[in-house]
Amino acid sequence: MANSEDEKEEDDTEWKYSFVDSIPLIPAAASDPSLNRTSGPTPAHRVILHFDLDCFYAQVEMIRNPALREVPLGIQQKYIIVTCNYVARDLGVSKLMSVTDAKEKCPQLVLVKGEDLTHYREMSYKLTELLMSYCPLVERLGFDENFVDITKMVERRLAETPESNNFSFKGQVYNHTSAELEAQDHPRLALGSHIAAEIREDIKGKLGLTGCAGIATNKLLAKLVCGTFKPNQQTTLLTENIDDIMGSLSSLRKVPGVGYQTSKRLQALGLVSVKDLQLFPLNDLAREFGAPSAQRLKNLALGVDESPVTPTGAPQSLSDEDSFKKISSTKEVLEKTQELLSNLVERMRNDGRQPQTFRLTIRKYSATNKWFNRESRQCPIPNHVGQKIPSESSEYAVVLLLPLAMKLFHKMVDSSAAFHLTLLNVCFSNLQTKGAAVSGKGSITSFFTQSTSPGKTQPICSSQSQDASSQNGGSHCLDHPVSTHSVITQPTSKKTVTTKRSRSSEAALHGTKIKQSPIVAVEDTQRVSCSTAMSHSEELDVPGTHQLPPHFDPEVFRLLPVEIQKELLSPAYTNSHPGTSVNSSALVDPPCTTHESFNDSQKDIKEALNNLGSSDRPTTVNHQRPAGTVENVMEEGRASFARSSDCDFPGNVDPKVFSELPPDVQRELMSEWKQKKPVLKTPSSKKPGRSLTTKDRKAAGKGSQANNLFKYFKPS
DNA sequence: CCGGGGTTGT
DNA sequence: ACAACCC
Repeated sequence: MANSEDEKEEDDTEWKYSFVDSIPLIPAAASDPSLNRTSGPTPAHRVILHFDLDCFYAQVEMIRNPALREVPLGIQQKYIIVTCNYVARDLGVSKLMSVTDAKEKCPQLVLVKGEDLTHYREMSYKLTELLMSYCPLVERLGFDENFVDITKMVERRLAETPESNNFSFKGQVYNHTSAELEAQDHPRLALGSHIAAEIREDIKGKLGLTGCAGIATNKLLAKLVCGTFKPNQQTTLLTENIDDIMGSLSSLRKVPGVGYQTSKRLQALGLVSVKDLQLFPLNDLAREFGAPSAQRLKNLALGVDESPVTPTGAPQSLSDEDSFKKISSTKEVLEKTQELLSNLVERMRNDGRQPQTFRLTIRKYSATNKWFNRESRQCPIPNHVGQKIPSESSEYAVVLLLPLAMKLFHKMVDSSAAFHLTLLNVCFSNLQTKGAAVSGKGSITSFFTQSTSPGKTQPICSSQSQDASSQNGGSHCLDHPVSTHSVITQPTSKKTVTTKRSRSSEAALHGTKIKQSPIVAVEDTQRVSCSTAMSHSEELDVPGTHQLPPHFDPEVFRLLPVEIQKELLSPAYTNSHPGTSVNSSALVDPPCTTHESFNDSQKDIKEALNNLGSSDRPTTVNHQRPAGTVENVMEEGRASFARSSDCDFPGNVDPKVFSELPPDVQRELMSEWKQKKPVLKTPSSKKPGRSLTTKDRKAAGKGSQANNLFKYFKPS
């Protein structure tokens, strides 16, 4: 009953999808571009560019190693050739080919592992940045495609241009062999083709990359026409040829936006070609897909796409994953998760923002339907954990996140029974920019701001440019690229901090992954009794588990990295408390070695272990309140102060454990919790301000995110 | 078909 | 939390 009539919801926003159906009936009729609704909020005639790099990963590898240019090169991820250079293509190799098939076709094929996306990601953002130097309206699609809305640029050039121009097209024009005459009739697209050519040259000159461009009046068309002349060329689509290009598609599946599922559903309706869909009654379509989707699908078939080029900005999430034949023990899960987390936390630290949400995704083996059985669980990241991620002690954040991950894991897998995983993924989302919008200087120097209180913000680079994309300012739409990007330097290379574990990219490249952080292999001890196992452990002077605090599950303990084990066995834990100060003077994050970072927050280790233990072995923990529940995961560390007033601590903290902590640690914890208290939302409370919808995000936030974006543009 | 990513919509 | 889409 709520609304049988959609459409109404929240309007009063300027552009409306609901108008797309009233766009000029048939593309063919649009030969007069000026007949577009004049009063509409969207420009009558947009000029949209779509850039698509040639065999992107292969190009990056060929830049890194020019010798690869002359050989057939395939980029391998696991058992798949995800892309290959054109030498290889001439020899019969294609995308999505299995390695065995490819080697069969082309025995000389040279393979480079491409599972580590670091270099591709960096190059990808350099490209986006270069495009943004022309115009802020850049939308990424994957790592190697970008849309750019150059309407304003075109209009300005048109106005500046001395009227009698010898218009011509650069590059190809779809379905035209000689483009001379059309240019006068399509001055905007013609100018667009020149701009596209300039940009492609710039891309080649500055980044060494070749690619294709499509020039058209909307994103759909620009993308489609982009691929018509393949390597390193560009194509313009004139409005009178929209029908042609749509009709040329071999199936509905080729229409961007029509995926596997949708094409199957359409097929069930008897629709296989684009023309079928164009002619299919909208009402019938709406019965299957609902009115909005039906209209969208029909428009796509007609080549109509009013969706705006939405500036992408900094990513909404960062994730790291690995797939494998089989993981079937908790220990392997722990190790793999830690490896993934190490990488992800490192990337997160470079980003500078602070994730509020953590998600673990798994894929369980399944003979039938091997693909697409992923499950995920997510939870908020406790504030004190999240704060460590962008800080010097990010390494340590891994340790704190690990128990969280394991909790989520146990929500999906009953580890007391056999299991078989083929994929693990860790993901940070809900990324929050911590405002270093502080006082005087808004410049990069604010990056060096110290955080002076425990719960405080991490430094961030802020610059000024706010609106950038808004209507009128125009100053951001440059006819010629400003090379600001070449001036931008990577802020993260700031101060001292020698990175402990350099992320060896070449190692990853050659497939020899470095174990990031030592999870000790206490391997063969797994099923052996504890004392036996520990007794022959040389460097670890590990006593029997009987010396562990009672809250720790010995089995869990054995799975932990050696550093953590050591910490747990240090006097501060095993003895009564020497009263060491934890982070005591709360001044700044002390520059610390890895080991010191472990030292400085033993409380967290304790908590972490407690959590881990509670999920793995409920019987060994003495939580007053049940600790393994969903709610508990969700509320971790920021949660429900069980009752009112001062003497409470979060429900997930075992009072007993707390009482064992050194007094000053207790004090610090209490003050930390108190600080968080006002910020808390009770689990059941309605948030006063609802969480941001994606539309909200588009409307707002982009400006500040743009500031953040440049972190992805590393100096070469 | 399934690699290592991303986004949006329900 | 998942499903769909994109690369």
